[in-house]
Amino acid sequence: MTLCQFIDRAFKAMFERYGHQHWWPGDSELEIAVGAILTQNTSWRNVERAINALKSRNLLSIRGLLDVDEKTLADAIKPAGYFNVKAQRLKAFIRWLHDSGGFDELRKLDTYELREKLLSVKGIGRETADSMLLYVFERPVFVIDAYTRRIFERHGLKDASKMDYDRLRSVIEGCLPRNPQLFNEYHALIVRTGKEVCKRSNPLCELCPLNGLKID
DNA sequence: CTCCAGGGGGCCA
DNA sequence: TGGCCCCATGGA
Repeated sequence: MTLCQFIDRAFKAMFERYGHQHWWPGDSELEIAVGAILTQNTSWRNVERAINALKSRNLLSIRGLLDVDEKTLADAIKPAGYFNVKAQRLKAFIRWLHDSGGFDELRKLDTYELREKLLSVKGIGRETADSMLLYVFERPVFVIDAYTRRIFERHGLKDASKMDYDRLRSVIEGCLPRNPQLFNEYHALIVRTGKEVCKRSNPLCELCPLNGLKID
C-alpha cells in the first residue's frame, strides 16, 4: 500500500483498538506546556510526579515559575530526571512566555511565526515546539517522536528513524487534512500504541493493531 | 545488572 | 549537516 493509504488505515486500526485518548493530559495551557518540556526523553509517569510536586508547592503558574529560583525548581521536578537542565529550560520558557504577553497574545501569531519563536527558546526543540503548537495552540502540526519514527520504519517507510525531522513531518502531513483534532488524536494513538505493544524491546509487535499494514 | 522512557544543546569534523 | 556525548530519575 502507499504511504498515504497506510496513514489512513493505521489511524482507523489504532482508533478502533484504543478509542479516544483525550490528549493532552493536563488542566491548563501552562500545565501542557510544562509537561511538554518535562517529558523530554522521560516517561510520563515520572513527569506526573514532577507536575504534582509543582502543584503542591503552588509553582504551576506563570507567576510562580517566574519567581521561583532555579535550584528550588530543580528540586521540585527531580522525579522527571535531568532536573538541572529542565529547570533551566522551564525558566527560559516562562521568561519568554511572560515577555511575549502570555498564551492569549501568542495565539494571535500565525503557526509559522509561532513555531519559529518557540524554537528560539533554549531547550525547546522541534518536537517540544510541535507538541505545544498542537496541544496548547491547537494548530495542525503533526508531532514526530521516537514512537512515530519506529512505527513508520517498522511498517515499511525506509529510514524513517533517521529521516530529517521536518522532512518526515511534511511527508506525513501531506497525507492528511490539516485538522488539529485529527492530528491530536493521531499522535496520541501512536504514543498509546508504542507504549502498549510496539516497544523498542518488542520488535515482533504481535498484538500491534498495525499488524499486516505495510508500506511499499 | 542492563535497558529504556512522549529530546535537546554543545561540540567537532 | 551529522555523529557523539551529556544530562538523571524510576520502572521493568
